[in-house]
Amino acid sequence: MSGGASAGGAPRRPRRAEKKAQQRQRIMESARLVFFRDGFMAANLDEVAQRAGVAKGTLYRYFDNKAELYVAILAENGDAFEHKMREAVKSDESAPDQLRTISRFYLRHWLSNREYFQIFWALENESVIGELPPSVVDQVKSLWDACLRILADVLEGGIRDGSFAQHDPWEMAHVLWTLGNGLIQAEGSEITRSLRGRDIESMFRDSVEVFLRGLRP
Amino acid sequence: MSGGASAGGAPRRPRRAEKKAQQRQRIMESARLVFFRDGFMAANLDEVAQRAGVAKGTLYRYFDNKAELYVAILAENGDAFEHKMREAVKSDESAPDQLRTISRFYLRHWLSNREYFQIFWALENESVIGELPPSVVDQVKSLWDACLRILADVLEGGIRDGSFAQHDPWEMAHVLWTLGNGLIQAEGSEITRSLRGRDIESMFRDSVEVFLRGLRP
Amino acid sequence: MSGGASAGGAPRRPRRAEKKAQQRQRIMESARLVFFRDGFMAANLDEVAQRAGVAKGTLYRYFDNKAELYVAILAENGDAFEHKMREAVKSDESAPDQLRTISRFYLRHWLSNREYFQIFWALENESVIGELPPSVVDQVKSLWDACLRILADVLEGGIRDGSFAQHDPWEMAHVLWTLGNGLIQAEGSEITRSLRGRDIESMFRDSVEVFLRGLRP
Amino acid sequence: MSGGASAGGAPRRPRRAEKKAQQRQRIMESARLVFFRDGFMAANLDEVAQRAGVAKGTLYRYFDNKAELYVAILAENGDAFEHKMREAVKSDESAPDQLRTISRFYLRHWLSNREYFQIFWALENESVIGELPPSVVDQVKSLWDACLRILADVLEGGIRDGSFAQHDPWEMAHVLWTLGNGLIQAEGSEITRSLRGRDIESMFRDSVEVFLRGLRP
DNA sequence: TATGAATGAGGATTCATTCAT
DNA sequence: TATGAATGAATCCTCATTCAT
Repeated sequence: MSGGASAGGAPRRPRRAEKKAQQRQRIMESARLVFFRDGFMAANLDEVAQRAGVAKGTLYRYFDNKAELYVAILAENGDAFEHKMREAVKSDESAPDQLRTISRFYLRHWLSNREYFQIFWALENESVIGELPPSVVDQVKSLWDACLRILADVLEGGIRDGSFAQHDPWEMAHVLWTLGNGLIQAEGSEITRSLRGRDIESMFRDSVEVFLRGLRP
Repeated sequence: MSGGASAGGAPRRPRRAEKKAQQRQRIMESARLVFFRDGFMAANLDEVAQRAGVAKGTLYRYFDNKAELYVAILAENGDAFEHKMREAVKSDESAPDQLRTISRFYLRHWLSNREYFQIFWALENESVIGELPPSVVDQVKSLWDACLRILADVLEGGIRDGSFAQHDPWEMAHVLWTLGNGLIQAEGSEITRSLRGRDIESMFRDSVEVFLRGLRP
Repeated sequence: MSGGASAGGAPRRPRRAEKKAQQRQRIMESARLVFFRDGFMAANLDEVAQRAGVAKGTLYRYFDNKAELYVAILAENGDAFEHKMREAVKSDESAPDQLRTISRFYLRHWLSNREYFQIFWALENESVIGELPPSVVDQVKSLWDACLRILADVLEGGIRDGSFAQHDPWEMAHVLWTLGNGLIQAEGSEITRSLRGRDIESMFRDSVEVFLRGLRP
Repeated sequence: MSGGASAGGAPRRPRRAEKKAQQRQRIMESARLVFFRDGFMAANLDEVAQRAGVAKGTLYRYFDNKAELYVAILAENGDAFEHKMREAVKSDESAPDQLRTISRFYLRHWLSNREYFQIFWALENESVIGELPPSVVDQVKSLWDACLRILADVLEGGIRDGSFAQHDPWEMAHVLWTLGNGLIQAEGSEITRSLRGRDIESMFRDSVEVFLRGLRP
């Protein structure tokens, strides 16, 4: 029995560790749904457990407390996002085209991972959602910083090679970031979406173009 | 009854109704502080009552429930704001200058009434703060719409008189509005403020100028 | 109506404050029963509330948390006890008689307030019952100290007037105190009571007499 | 069975049973630490398992449940103690000296095995620590009884040979036992230790001497 | 036999809302 | 009309115990 037999075939059953990772993933998926639908404060861990098909206590085998679970979600989304965003910058493009590429990536990424973007609002809404645990804040802060740095680098390059007029790259990075985030944030709410009545893709494109024109030397 | 009618020209003591209005105002002020500091969910009516110097039960004489109190605050702030914003638009200015004026007004108003501005984020954050009662939503929606209409009107005027290139005014109004709100929203959070490290006034000015350049024909 | 009528008669109904004090007392009585029967850790506030005939939340109008409720019980008992113990010392008696009087008081007081004496064990059992909140510790500590001081004063007086041999009064106070507490503590447990098989009153008397003989010059 | 009988004189590798006993011992040592530090109720089997370096489930191979584990510890400590205490009594000494010897043994034993002594308080504290399982109670009860019997025998001998006045030996055994336990119990708590401010060794000696004087005919 | 993931009852605490006075 | 005591559902978290592997 032991040793032979299964040689060559697919591993029969997931190992203990794999199973545990899957379980963790199941919990995070339920949690993401609930947290992003109800907000951190109003989210109910009972529902998270139920949706994940585990007992309440099981949550605590994977996450120390509500906040840690929230952090884990933010972190996972954030890491993936930062990584892809960095890849989206192709160094052989002109600075304006790099910004266009980034904005397209940003929008596309958002379209396929809508909930993920809550991460960027969590920071700004500290006063709305109430006190956030420090670990959450640190988590999001570093992602936020990383993304801005990418933008600022592109802008600085564009200023150096004459694509853009003299501006403070870090400041302009914030402006761009604020605009992009804001547009998407509004899209996430049924209410503002209906008020706006335009499709997000063209709005995104148009506003970037206006902004790029405004940056020209 | 007691104390004998409104004899002669003696200054009438504050009427019952006036006193009631004052009380209501006191409650709203406490509530604004608490709601905007802690968020709708985390806000504690005990503290609101205590700060207003009334009993908890008294709150319910003036407002049906927590949500209605929140609505009342949003409504009050919103009405005042919309009114002032409309006044800020002087018809004898050029369209770009009108936008500059509005943006200055907007910033100035925010600087002296910081908390009031939570109103504009309430809508976009519905998914973060959890289910908001419909009355709240309606309230904010109409304010939001009114402000956008002001901007759109100015933009439309600018397009007609050749100050701006051909753009969808309503769309551009949203872009401007999103940008302004976003910048201020980020300023409201210690976290993003520290990440940004620029002062809000120059950022506001610079970004409006870039945007106006981008709109030129 | 106002002013007249009820003059001379008993006050019709307990005032608000009185009622509140009664309620507080009701809660403390239930709590005492439950705490002293089950111990701090195992005591269940649900049962406390139920026995007091109030809702769970009501407990928290009167006491900040479980520990504070426990403190309140200890404190109440302790204050009454210290006061009475101090009164039991009659200055016109000889030192040995004063000690006899105190010991009689101590025993008598215990016979009619059995549960109260948990207070003296709470301190020594910190390692058995687990971490106690600091407020509890302070509370009990000061009572403990006060009682010992009474004993030490009597002992010191006896040493000065030649009733007792030269001993460290504070040390001997501790010995007496330890003995008395220990005897009663053992009486409180069905298990040790049955092992002992003697009646507490004579044991108390006998051991005090042995001790007094031992202290003679 | 496997590995071929007990061939020749080769040192036998530790048997299965020995290994099991070692494991059991490891668990009990961790448990002692945790139980005596945190109390029965607050003790956490997770920590016990971790400190013992075994899985939580393994605890249940060796002990039916939390209470049984506690009993095992008490029993082990108790047996060892009773045995040594009995040995401490040398029959060629006078009764007072025997008591002095026992008290010295008792104190010395405590100084080197502090935690072990929790066993003597477990009984008296039943009302503080909550309901103890019957098995625990029986365990401690028999030890308690055995120790008292040793003391009572010595006292009875002293009365017979005229060293002590006529007293009920069983009663006086309880008094001595109570005093000794009480002094040590108080020493075990940082709180009472600081209140007392005397060193345990001299207190122990002094109080035994006072007591012995008091017992003289 | 050992493991450790999973369980789920249980417990402390909060707070919007009600209602007798 | 105002008060504030009372309510109790709701929620986070703990931990002894079980059991599939």
